[in-house]
Amino acid sequence: MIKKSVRQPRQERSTITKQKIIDAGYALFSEVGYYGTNTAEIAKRAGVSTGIVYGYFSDKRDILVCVLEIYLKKVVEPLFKTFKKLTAPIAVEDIVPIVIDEVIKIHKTNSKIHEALHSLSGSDEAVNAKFMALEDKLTLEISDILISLGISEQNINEKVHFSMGILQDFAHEFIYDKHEYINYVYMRNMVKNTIVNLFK
Amino acid sequence: MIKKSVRQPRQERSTITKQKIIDAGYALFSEVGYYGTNTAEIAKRAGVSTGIVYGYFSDKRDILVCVLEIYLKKVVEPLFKTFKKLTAPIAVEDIVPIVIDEVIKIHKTNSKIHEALHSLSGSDEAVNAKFMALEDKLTLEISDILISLGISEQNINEKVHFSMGILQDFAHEFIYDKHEYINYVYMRNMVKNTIVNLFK
Amino acid sequence: MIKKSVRQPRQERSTITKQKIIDAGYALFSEVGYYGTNTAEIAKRAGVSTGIVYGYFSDKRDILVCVLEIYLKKVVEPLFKTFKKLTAPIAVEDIVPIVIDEVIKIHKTNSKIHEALHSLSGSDEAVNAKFMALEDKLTLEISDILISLGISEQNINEKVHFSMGILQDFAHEFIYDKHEYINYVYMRNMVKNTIVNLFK
Amino acid sequence: MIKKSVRQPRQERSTITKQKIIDAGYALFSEVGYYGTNTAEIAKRAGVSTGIVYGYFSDKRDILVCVLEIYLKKVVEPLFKTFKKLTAPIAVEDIVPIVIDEVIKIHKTNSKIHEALHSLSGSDEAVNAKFMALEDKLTLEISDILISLGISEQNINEKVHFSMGILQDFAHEFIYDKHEYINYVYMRNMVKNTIVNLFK
DNA sequence: GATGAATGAGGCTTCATTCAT
DNA sequence: TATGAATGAAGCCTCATTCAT
Repeated sequence: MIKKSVRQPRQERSTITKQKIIDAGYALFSEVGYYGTNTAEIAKRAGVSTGIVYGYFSDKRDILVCVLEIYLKKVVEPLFKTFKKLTAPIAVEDIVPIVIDEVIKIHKTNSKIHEALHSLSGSDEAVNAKFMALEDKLTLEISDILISLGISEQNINEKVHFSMGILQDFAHEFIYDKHEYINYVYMRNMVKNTIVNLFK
Repeated sequence: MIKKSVRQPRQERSTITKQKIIDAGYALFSEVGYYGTNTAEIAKRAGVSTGIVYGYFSDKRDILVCVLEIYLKKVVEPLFKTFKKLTAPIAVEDIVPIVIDEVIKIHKTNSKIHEALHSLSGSDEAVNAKFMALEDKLTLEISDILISLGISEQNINEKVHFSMGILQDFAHEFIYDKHEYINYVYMRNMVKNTIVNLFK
Repeated sequence: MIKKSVRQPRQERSTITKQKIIDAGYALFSEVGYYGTNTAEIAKRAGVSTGIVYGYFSDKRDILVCVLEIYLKKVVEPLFKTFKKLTAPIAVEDIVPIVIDEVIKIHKTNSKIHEALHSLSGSDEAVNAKFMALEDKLTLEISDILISLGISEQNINEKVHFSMGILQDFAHEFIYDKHEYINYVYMRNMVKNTIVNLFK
Repeated sequence: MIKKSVRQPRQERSTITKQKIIDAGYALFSEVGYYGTNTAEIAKRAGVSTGIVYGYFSDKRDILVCVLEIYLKKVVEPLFKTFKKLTAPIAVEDIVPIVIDEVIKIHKTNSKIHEALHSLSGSDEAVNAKFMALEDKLTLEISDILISLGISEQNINEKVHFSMGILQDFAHEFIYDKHEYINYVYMRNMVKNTIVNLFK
């Protein structure tokens, strides 16, 4: 049998179509998850035929991987931008609130797709690897930036990693405002102080 | 339309059969996730026929819900037991390490099923509600216990909730030992100190 | 993912259903060939649902293989029966006409399925192997029988194999009566004499 | 409905393009059969776009028919050339070996495409008709040649036809050398003697 | 003429669920 | 209760063919 090759966009139209499919996948995976989405629906939402989807992607999972990559960029880039704007000397007290806001903002825009994609980590090795790589990249590069800004490099990886976990948890909870018995303003302060203390 | 009613096990044998199905579901959902498991396989693993599964459960999702309940019990009970053993006056420095170990232990036994079930929170409202209820129960009851043990009740919910998030994150990372650049012993200490400081 | 296992018929009904599917496949492959048949059509012709087809066969090709095996039996058995009836001493002149008739009879009943199956030899290794095995079996076993009946064993394999080729060709042509310029009665005689001469 | 007319190549370039497509079809049908080949792959192999294929051919089957015609020429022409070289008086003993070699040579170059095309005879009437016509042409014209060379015309068609069958079978077996228990040198001699005897 | 993107019907297969026994 | 055969809707993907450029 003949192996099929995925189209490498040559025409302008190609690029647009591929993007439309990715966008549709992004939207649908966000809304109803990977298993709640079928390829016909993706095509329909993208305004294309079912067949052409397989002109650009080898299979449904391939769409997922593309969506994942888009998502990862949406997370990584604004965060790094925030850090790269900083100049020495820095005051941790001032930076942490900025980062908290940034993380919340990122979560606000992407929480649904994050859940949809992250939930596949357990069953899809490639997805898992990409999430791992994201964590690694964030931890190590932010650590580097902080060191270059004069923060002590003592166990910096652990501190950054730990902080990231806290921030993510908080952002998630904050935007869903899940528990009525939680005062999120107070909690935000708790998060801030905890992180600030780590880097003192 | 006549609604089919799901069997209420009255006999001993019935209860055993139902339990076997739940166990099989538990095992398979852990191993390959909800979408990677089909009902025929559950029946086979349970050593029963496919048909009888629908004698005990209204549908596949119903098995999921039962598995979820089992899981929740497995998480809640040992944790409460740990806390209920405590007697006033307590020294936070002594208790936190115990709780850390307990949470790690729970995670070790249940991490796969946790992932499998939790990943459905985004797409299944009932699952999501149960996870929420778990968090609520844990937060509020542990807060009560701590208050009864003499811990200041000032923002206790936030403190407990925040601590739980940290503990979960850490336990997850710890058992997977995911990142080579992380010194988990150091991190464990960081977790401990952070939590201890909250309650001082 | 869980691997699917093909049903091993346990109930009476099972065996019947499986047979119905094989029969339907046999009929359809005969009529419109393997590629002209789809699984839905097989199921319909068998009077069963599409799904159950995959309860008995791993895929469409698996049906083909079963049909092939049935076909091979239909060819081999009557031919061997014919030879096994013979008792020494034999007169080649008397036997060849009998065999010619037998081969024609077999062809008459099976020519369409033979074409359908044989045409896949070129693209399906398993099918090819089975046809090869058929040829081998026929050649070697018939040779043995003939030797036991007193025929000289000098180059018996080549003689039998060559004769079989001639017989097949002739039977095929004879039943289709393809060419008006051919006198098939005369040709039949030519075939007979040719074979008789080989074994003299 | 307006019927689309297939391009009639008038320009040199057109002819070349059409030929490239036929060649690609020829190659692919040989390698993976008609059903294992798709038009996109034919176009790719031919170095043209998928669309233009339908400028030269009405559909995929049309390519097949063209390939078939090429094939038939490749078979017929060298065989006739061989016969046309002969001059009276001829000695059958001398000619048969030459023809055997010629048929083997033709088979060697074309066996794969032969299988691929011939396997469609059963399901495609036009293909079947062309193969029939080939047989007719070969039988009748070779018969004529032989008569003109002084061979007795008694049942000449049957003799030629029968011989052709034998030759084809043998050539096929010979080039694949399929059965280890067959001495192909001996068999070749058997084929030769059988045919020679027919014409004596 | 030529390109290659796009179409969409149709094929194969899975699986939650029901039914006859 | 229990069995496991049966159902059929629905999902993924292919590919001959058409169309916009």
